[in-house]
Amino acid sequence: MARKAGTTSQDTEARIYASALSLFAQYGYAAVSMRQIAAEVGVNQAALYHYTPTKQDLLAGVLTRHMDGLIAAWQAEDKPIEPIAALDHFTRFHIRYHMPRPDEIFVSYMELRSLEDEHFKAITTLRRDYESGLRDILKRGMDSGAFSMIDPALSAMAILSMLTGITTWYKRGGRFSAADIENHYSQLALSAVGVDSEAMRQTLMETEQCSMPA
Amino acid sequence: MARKAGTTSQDTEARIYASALSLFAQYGYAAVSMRQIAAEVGVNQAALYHYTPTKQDLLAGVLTRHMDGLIAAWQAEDKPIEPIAALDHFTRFHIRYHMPRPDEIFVSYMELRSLEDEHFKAITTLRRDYESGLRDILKRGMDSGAFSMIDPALSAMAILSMLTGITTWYKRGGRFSAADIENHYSQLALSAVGVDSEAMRQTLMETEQCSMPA
DNA sequence: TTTTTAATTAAACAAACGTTTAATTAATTA
DNA sequence: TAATTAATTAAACGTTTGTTTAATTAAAAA
Repeated sequence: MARKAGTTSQDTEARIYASALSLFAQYGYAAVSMRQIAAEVGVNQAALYHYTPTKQDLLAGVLTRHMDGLIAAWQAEDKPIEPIAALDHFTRFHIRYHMPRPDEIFVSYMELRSLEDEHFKAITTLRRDYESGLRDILKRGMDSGAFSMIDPALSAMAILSMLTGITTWYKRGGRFSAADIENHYSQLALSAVGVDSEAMRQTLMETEQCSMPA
Repeated sequence: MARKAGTTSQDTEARIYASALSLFAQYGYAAVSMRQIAAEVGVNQAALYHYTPTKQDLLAGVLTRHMDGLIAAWQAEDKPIEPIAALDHFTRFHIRYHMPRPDEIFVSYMELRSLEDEHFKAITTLRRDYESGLRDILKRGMDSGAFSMIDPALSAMAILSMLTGITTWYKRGGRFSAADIENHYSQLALSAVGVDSEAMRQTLMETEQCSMPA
């Protein structure tokens, strides 16, 4: 049959990916049926197969879009060189990008196992690329003497776990605003790599954003 | 028909829970069929229903057993009073209990959403009980002046994310032993709440376990 | 030894699954 | 305007799903 009056194929595709993301996040990939996705989009189940060859490819598409968006956003950032400012900046960027996207994060972490081999490798590589950004900052901080830690790769994973964990407990409208979270976690991350409050204050005062509350 | 020669019902039950845990962790609750679990245990699918009324109850059983074990182990611990030693002890306990149980952790975090309301509430309450142990340590440290942080509840969640995240990247036989991880994360947690290396060394030297590598 | 109980099975249930086929028509192109 | 293309559908495919039923027999109790 034909396109529904007043809609374009791009619209439909966007709505399919949005519904798939939200349903996968809520119930899990395996628990969501193609019929369920189609119902939420408002099309017949067969219409989905005009946009994706299989359910598996739909999941891979959801994850790829998320990682591509994250990496593109990170590359577009203007990055400080000085390690303390750089870690502060990474922390704030990560939080600012992830907090409005809890579904993406949840699906990205929970449904990696649902990906078949090739897709799995591709997504894992993209993630490692992103994570190496933080690792490099920590290494630079060690070299310059600004940071002190036992192992930069390990501290990088610890900080990423901390940051990504925010979406597991944060509730909008609770005690903390998004800006609060940014400030608190920036300080937590800097503390974790051995930067004391005095050094934080001194370095971060020089940059445009004052990240330290009283 | 009858019990298989040489097996007891308790054996079978234990094997059912073990198989369910491992399969849920690998493929996710929704993706695993009762037939799959039965096949791994080596019984007919109908036999499972002698041990659990539904698949949903089987999942709830897996999660409840994990939380009960964790809380019982924590209650059995001899806990230091002094805040720095207490945080060091909590960190090491958490890592030591969780690292050998990656499947439990993964299922506990990923399949909460697969629980229906009543089971969900029960597990969430158990988890909050456990987490309050850390929160209390951080509050005591704030009161005594040993720790410095913006908000103890927030730092508690950050530290727990960091610790629980270990199972997402740790590989046995890699660069770090379990003892290395304990040492590094104990230092990370103490740093994150504003304890400097000097105070760590002084306090922890007095306790039996020296947690600071050179 | 006989009786009872509890663990197990084979077979079947309706429902839901991912995907395919063939027909249909709105929008686009010529 | 006529021909073509692309988006959509209803219906059906064979499989697999969680669960139930009724029959069966090893182990425990009498």
